[in-house]
Amino acid sequence: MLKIYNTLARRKQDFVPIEPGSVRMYVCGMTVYDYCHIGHARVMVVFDMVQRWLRASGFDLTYVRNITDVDDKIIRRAIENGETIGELTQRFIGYMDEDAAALGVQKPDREPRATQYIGRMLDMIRALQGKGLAYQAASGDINYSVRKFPGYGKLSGKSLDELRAGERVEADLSKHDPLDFVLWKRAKQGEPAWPSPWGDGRPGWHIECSAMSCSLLGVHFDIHGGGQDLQFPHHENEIAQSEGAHGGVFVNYWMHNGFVRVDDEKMSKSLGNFFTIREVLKQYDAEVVRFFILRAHYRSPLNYSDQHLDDAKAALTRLYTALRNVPPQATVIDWTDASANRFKAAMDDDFNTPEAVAVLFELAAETNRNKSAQTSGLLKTLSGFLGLLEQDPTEFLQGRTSSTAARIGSLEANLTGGGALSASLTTVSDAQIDQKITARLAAKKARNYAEADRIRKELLGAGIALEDAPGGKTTWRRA
RNA sequence: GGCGGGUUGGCAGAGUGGUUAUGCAGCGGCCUGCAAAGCCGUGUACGCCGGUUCGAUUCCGACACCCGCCUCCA
Repeated sequence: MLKIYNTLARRKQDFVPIEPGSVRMYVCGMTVYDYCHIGHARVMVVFDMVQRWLRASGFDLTYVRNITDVDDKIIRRAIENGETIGELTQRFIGYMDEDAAALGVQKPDREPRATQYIGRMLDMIRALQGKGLAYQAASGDINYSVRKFPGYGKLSGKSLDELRAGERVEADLSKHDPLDFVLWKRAKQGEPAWPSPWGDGRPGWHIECSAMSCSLLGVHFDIHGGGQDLQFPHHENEIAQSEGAHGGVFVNYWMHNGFVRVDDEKMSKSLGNFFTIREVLKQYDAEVVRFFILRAHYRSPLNYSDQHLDDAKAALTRLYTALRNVPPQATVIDWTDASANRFKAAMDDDFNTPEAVAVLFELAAETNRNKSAQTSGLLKTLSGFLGLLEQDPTEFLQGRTSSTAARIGSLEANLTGGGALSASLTTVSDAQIDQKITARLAAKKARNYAEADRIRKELLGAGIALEDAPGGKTTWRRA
């Protein structure tokens, strides 16, 4: 039985499969005006993992992850660049898709863009106005009246009065309540605008997600996810809008992933402590990044540093080494098998990927011991549910796919300077390595160990580690 | 100030009312010409103080410190 921690309920409770066979999940995606950073990578990877496990568990999932392609930042950035918002967002959607693909993130079933659902947003705003939950302010904006919605604050555990007490922003006097948020913004000169009953304008951010989710998943659905920072006010406002307009319970399970931190602070643009995905992929294999994200629980904070990535790489190398040494057999999972069962129990327990990963390491150790292609096959198949160990082991170990940068076509055009890895890749060619290995084997055969060790040391200096396998064969990997 | 989360061995990171998480690093051994990889063994870890209990890192309370949200943010 799959259990999911629900932010709204604040306790683990049994996941009662809603209308067996069908689960609808909506995740707040990116606002596309810049490159995605590691924080974005975490959302994509975490919900990709959730998506994979739900499907593997037999649910008929519809997974929607939206794209915000109109908002203040996009408009500002487009003006700075002297281009249309369409040109800007199209470009960064392309980059996002490349980053996601590199990280092994499968495409959601639907990726709606806000600008395609303006009509639906207007319908909702009209409905809210009809119920007295929205009003037109003196500024011309249409605002949501939070005091008129009884459940406001239930997701974030905040009360309107407490929020008001802590209000840090200058009050907009045209609002009935400082916490009222905008549903429809009156267009300013030169801004992109759509016609509406209240004049030309554009949607507020929150109404976008309410409109897209109900259009594609219905007015009530099962799982809504996103980063922790969206809990308030974004998700709170979505509840107010969707329940306000349609009644009933908007979403059954709210899932929020923890932040990526740098030096114990949230990674964010304002702090300037962010690393873009493509930056990191110059130095680390994308699967190392994915592994790094999945080895922590999705709700825990995740500290980012080179040291942690190095650690993740070493750990993943251990798994791949087992796979390389014992080629896996194609396996159909027997869920009564002790390891498979432990893996499943971990995943069913609110997606406890660290525990699931621990099972993988136990299987790797067992594979190393019993040399069984079946054990190895189980390791590979279970890893597949997490989107891990998807590469050829030798290719991974020899770093042929390490520079995921090579797979990102636009990368080199946008970033200058080669990473350490690509530098070493060009230093020693495979042919040169093979040549050295042959020379070393000859030296070994002649019992010229000094020369053999010299060659090994020389290669190690170039980042190539030699390993003498039993049977007189020598393999290599990038250290 | 309000609300929420956290504090686990050198580092990372799960978990549990009494029994090995797991990975990296370290130490000892096996293997190896020597290494590497692998295998075997190896660490009185659970912020502080009280309480409940036969027994608490694990439940309850207080305290300290850290982080997040309350403004756009994954």
